[in-house]
Amino acid sequence: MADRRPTLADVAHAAGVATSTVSRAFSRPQRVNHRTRERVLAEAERLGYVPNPAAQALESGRTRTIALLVPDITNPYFSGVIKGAERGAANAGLTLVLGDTAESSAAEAQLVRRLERAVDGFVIAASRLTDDELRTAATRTPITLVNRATAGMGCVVADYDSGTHQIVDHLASYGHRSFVFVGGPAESWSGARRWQGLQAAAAERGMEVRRSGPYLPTLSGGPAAADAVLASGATAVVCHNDILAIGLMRRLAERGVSVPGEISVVGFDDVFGADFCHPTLTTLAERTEDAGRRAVELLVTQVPLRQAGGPTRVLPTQLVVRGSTGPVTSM
Amino acid sequence: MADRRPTLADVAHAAGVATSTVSRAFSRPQRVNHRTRERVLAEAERLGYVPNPAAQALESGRTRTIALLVPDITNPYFSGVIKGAERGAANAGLTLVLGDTAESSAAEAQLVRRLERAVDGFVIAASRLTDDELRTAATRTPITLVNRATAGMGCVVADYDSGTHQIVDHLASYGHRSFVFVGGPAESWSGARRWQGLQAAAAERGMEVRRSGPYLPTLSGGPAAADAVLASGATAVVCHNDILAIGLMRRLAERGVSVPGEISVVGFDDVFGADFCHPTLTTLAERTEDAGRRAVELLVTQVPLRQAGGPTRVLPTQLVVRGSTGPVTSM
DNA sequence: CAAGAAATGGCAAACGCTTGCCATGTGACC
DNA sequence: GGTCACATGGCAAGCGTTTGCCATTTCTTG
Repeated sequence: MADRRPTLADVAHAAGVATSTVSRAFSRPQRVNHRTRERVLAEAERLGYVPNPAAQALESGRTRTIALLVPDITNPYFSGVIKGAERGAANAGLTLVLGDTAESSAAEAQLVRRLERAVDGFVIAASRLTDDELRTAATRTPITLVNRATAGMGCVVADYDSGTHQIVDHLASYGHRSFVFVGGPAESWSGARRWQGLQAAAAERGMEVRRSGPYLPTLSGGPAAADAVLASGATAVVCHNDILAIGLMRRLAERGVSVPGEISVVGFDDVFGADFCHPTLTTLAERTEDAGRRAVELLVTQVPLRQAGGPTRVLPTQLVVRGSTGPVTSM
Repeated sequence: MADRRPTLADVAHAAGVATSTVSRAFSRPQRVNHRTRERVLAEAERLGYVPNPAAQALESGRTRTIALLVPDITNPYFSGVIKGAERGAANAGLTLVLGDTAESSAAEAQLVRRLERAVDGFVIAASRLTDDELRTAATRTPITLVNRATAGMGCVVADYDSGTHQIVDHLASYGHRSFVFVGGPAESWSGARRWQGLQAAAAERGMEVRRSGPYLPTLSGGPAAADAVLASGATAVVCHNDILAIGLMRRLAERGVSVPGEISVVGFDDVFGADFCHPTLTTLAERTEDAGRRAVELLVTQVPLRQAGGPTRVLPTQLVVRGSTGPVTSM
């Protein structure tokens, strides 16, 4: 068997040419005679030659690898981003390294340091780093961001302006005149954007909106949020994300409050589960898979050019109306 | 700023030693004088030296990277495996490359080929390859398997023997005398193990069990399965996995069949969502995160030794009883 | 105090590939 | 026929490490 893997030199020897010719046969097709190239490729195929990525990376400085950093791999919101990034990387012939930053900015910074020599660029989702930290890191290795806009860097964000309008319009159509925003973590960039959008949309509609929280963006954050909402007498709530919304609905059910009969509930993300919780959840869907893919594409365009900064891509959002919202009951 | 990254030679120069000494200061601490080592490390720190992984890999043949291959990144069952593997890799100071095989054996084989030069080993979850293909691949690069046992290779599997007994005991305790197994894909190794276990446990209990399917292991597989179950007149069903179970319950609800009133439903996996679907789902939980972590640990022990084969680790499972199961109603 | 062992550090050769530069061969053009 | 440009392929110098081997120094030991 292959006691030793064939190298460039083996192929060169077999084809009767120099290693440089073999190398160029692969990387610069037009730099070598058509017939020579054929021969080299045939030999390479016959020997089962596969280039050694480490050696390629050493000389060229390119690893053909990019890293994706997410705060929590198991959060279904990021599953889509991961899948999209994986797809995008595969399409571009790149290998994807996955890093979990455990929702910690320290872990995130450490991971960036540890990987920056090993990868050609980063896609960072929901980064916890400051704008300055990000920009500093970006001077060493290209970075694009998902769900976080930082001037001068490539970013892919969801269109919350439009999305929050959709939510507000939907609630208004059911006769709601006010609602409560159940907030997530204070540091969350997307949380801030959502709240801004909701305020603006509500203002346009002349609706009243209050904010509650912050709460944990998890199922366990639900009970506290639910109780606060009940105390407020709201007819509708918009939650920081679906998980929180589901936790909240569960608590409301325990307390005998009907959804959407007495309170309408809207979430964000359209995560796995939003269509089979009870009641099914009206939520603003983001194309997370697209976001991951686009972020990789954006990164790829940056890498060769080493251009400073990058454009921001805004991805559409869609309101998915399900069972958790309904008309106001004037009791 | 750092117009050029510091190399071993820079550190060696600054510390007044040879590059070999710097290298050893890092990799073979006892091979170098304590005081010299201190000095070297201090200089390295001061210069912000980070070793170039490509160069390390080139000479040593070790990339300090492992790959995790899963059939579908977005499947919540694998989220736990991914997280565990990521944790395990981080603990071992390894970088984790993630690959999605798109539930295709061809894609899986291709990914293995593409990555085998770039990683020190593979963890493959729910592999679609044949035993022979796996063993062949394992001769070139160490491999451990999750949820798939293949003789001569390191494997981490869930204890379905015990788990299926728990399920059957639970159903029996509610008075069920028979149940239907709603099967998933025919090629699924874990599906086969589950079915075997259920049959054995049912036989011990003197319970009758039939098999239905195969069905798609997705929400959309649920309706067909539900209708078949209804036609069978079963009082209890055990589904190939939670997603299928949830899809099935949804269909039952549409058809006005009460769960667990008329039919009890049990799933496998305890995926995200099993505790907030309606009714909440009784299911056999696997420690998927542990599985991922253990698989990496197993791989790590194999890598340096290059030992052929490896042990099989069996992880416990726990029945999580929720709302979808209940006593038989003798109508 | 001599002789051998251990500790320590340096030299230089890989590792497998890319790439700048040069040599040769070929055809085009005047 | 001579000059030039261009196409093609080879040479060899790295890229930043690791590591086998040797030289030197220091420590033991009898």
